[in-house]
Amino acid sequence: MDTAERLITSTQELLRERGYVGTSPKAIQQRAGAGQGSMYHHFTGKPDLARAAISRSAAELRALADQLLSAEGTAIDRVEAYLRRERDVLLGCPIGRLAQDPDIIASPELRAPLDETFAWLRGKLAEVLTEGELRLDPVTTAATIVAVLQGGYVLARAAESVEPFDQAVDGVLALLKGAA
Amino acid sequence: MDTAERLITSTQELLRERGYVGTSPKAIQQRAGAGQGSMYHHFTGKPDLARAAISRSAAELRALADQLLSAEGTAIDRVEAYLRRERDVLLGCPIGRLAQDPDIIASPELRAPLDETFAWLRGKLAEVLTEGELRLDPVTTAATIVAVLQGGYVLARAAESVEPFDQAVDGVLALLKGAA
DNA sequence: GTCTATAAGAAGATAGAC
DNA sequence: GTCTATCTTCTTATAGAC
Repeated sequence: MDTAERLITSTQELLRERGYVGTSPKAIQQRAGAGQGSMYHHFTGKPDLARAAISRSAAELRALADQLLSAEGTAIDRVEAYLRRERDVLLGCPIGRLAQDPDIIASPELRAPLDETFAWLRGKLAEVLTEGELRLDPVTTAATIVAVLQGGYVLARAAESVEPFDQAVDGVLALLKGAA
Repeated sequence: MDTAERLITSTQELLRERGYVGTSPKAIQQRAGAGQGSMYHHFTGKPDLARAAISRSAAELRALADQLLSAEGTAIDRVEAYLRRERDVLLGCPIGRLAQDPDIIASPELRAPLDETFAWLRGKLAEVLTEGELRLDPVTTAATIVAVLQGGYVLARAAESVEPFDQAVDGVLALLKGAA
């Protein structure tokens, strides 16, 4: 892996662990094993590097979701597979956690990948639900499902335990199966 | 309002707007119209002031929720009143947004109010659901409801629009009413 | 109680040598 | 491409006068 690549993956990790405001260029350089000159040669500055890292994380999240939601099985099966997929719950969502960052939200360039990722995910889930022919509005139900995941991360971090995340997922799945 | 009080409310505002990592003592002093000496006279430092501000915000959130969830009406009515209460959605939840802050989660003192608030809220909702005698597990359903709110905030901020929050709330209410 | 002075260290770069 | 030096501003206080 070359230096630019190591800088991007280090930034992805740090953004997830500490957010944008909490991540310094110095910390990125140290984790990537790169010097200052190196970082400023490949990227114009912290926002530029963050943009690359966030786009990368967004693409990864999308690929994973697409794989599970486009698989074989009933609509509910696929939604359940997505909700129950393995995650580092206590670390938080690499994309969702950035929505709390004031500097991310203030920058159209940095916020765009978040907006696009969640819009795509809600659309994809709405599609799956429509195929399932459930007696539910696909658009609002899709928003609910994504919100349960994002809120589950929040509750888990507050409790320093995966339990509330798992409970929230169990709860929404019971509701969905009841409506099926 | 005296100086200590103004320091606390200014810190509450800044924690909600910029999080703990993104809030400096200087910014707090300026918003409160207090000097450095004044702040360090009333509080030992930033963590001490944050503790006071977070406890205050937690108590306020609890009082508001308790009022709506303990009101007259069916279980679903009360849950709906709580979900649809007026909120500054785009600002985020004063408590939930702190769950993403690495320094908050790393400090048992600062994380405790978050943990206690969400534990209390889930318990209160589970109580309401139990009274409603719905065919749903009260504990997991309560976790789902709180998660929808917290996730709704995340989606709204990512989209810079209240729409996904409202959709997530509509979706979970439709599911709850379907199960009633 | 509040004010001003001082300070060590981090943040976020830029400049120029190699 | 990478390294070291330099720079300004911010952070998070402490010290002591008023």
